[in-house]
Amino acid sequence: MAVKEMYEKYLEKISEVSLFQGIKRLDIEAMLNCLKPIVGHYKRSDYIVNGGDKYESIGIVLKGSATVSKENAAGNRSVMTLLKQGDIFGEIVAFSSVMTWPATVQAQEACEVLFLPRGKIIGDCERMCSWHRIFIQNFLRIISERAILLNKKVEYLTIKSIRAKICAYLLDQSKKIGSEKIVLPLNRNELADFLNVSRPSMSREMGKLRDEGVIDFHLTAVEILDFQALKNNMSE
Amino acid sequence: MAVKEMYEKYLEKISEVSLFQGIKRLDIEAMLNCLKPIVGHYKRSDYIVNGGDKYESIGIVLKGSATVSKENAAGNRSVMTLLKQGDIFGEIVAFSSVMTWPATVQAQEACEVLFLPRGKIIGDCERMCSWHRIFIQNFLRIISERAILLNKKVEYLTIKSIRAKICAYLLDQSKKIGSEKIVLPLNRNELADFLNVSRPSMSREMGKLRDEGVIDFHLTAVEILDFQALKNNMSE
DNA sequence: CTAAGTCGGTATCTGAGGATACAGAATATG
DNA sequence: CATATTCTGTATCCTCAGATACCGACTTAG
Repeated sequence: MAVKEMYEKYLEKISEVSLFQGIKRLDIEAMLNCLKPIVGHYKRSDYIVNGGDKYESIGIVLKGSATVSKENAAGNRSVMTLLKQGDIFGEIVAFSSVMTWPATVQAQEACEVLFLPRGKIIGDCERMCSWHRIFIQNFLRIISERAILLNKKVEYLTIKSIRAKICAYLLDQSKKIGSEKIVLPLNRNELADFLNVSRPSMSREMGKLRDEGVIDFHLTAVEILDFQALKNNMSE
Repeated sequence: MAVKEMYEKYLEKISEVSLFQGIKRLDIEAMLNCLKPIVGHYKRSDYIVNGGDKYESIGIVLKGSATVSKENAAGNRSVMTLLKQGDIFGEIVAFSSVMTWPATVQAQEACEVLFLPRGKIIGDCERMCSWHRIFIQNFLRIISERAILLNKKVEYLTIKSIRAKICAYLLDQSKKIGSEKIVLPLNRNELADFLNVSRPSMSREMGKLRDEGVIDFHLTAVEILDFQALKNNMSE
């Protein structure tokens, strides 16, 4: 079967993408037949999509890595996310009325990218194939989680003082893993970036918290010594 | 028909909700039959849902208005959104793995709220009824647009200087309506809040921009005099 | 082993912006 | 029309956090 051959070599990778989670291999073949995706190959530094280009499909990184960047009206570009194998991009505008790519995606290493036409995702086929329901459910889950993440980010960014940001972040992390001993998933630079503050200022504040006996830390290992103090500091 | 009678008085309002956009009145009746929503009535100040409660349904405000608020670990609450008639809440967690309400919703005036069970939205019915496709499409659109909005908010919040925030905001507004004369949709307090800065500081900066001849303004009426200068200021 | 690069902690200096206060303009209320 | 209230612009003061620089600890490559 032509289709099978066409996508055969991608099947392995595709089946690992979260969008296809819970769908049987055989069904995925049927889906590809129905969705008619396109596979693109890119060299390092190639532009995969350009901000402002016509938007037609969501993208899935099958191999390699890429950066998502956006430039403001003044013309300086800033990297928003790093895409790795299995990551999806363009999914939040797929069902909006936005008709152009809101950001630029550029290959960081050689990439293979699968494009699914936006219109095909809901499915034209009258008989809503069984896999289609799972697929849509996955899609909704992914986009929801993205929104939740964004919400969280807005929360952190809205906090005024560096001290309060750190306290909020540490509390969240600690709650997430259920322990007062945390291993930060980010290094100082990345964390400072995430909280939108400068690294030295953050280090200074962390030092103060340590001096006050609220936390202790060495590199990415952080221990919360005084939960109450952390909570008190969150609000200021 | 029992169902028809049950929902009859809400039908008018429900059909105006964006989630049901493009679905015929008759189909909506069928949907309600299938979705089995619950209608709740609340007095002013009643809690509609409490943060931390078990999450089971998305909510739609049929009548009245309500506030969405969240409290941080320290215990102070901050209002995140104001819900009006036709607004939806809880939609971003509906398809995530989150099992509890992430925020508290409280009636600001007497409210009627429709709750749609999260599980019913994708639809169990094998024969994916025609309206169901449109419904899911609407749902995806709504959640996408929410994510886009959040993205935009993150962009503004990430900008460091007040001046750059103002410039970015004014440029966006101007682009949106396609004119250099803008009537701000927010008063000074609200705008300062939105940009996460203090009102006097914002006014000070706007004053400077006026002194420099970049903009002119009187209350909510703003005119951009020098687009180039605005763009230059965005990046700093 | 040396050299170069990265990462984290710390000190100094400076300025952007927050808090507060107040007055005049605009709007609402009787 | 008079009064009250909300909204906006502006000045003063002062703190928090950014920029920069430097050092020591590790890591990697040659």
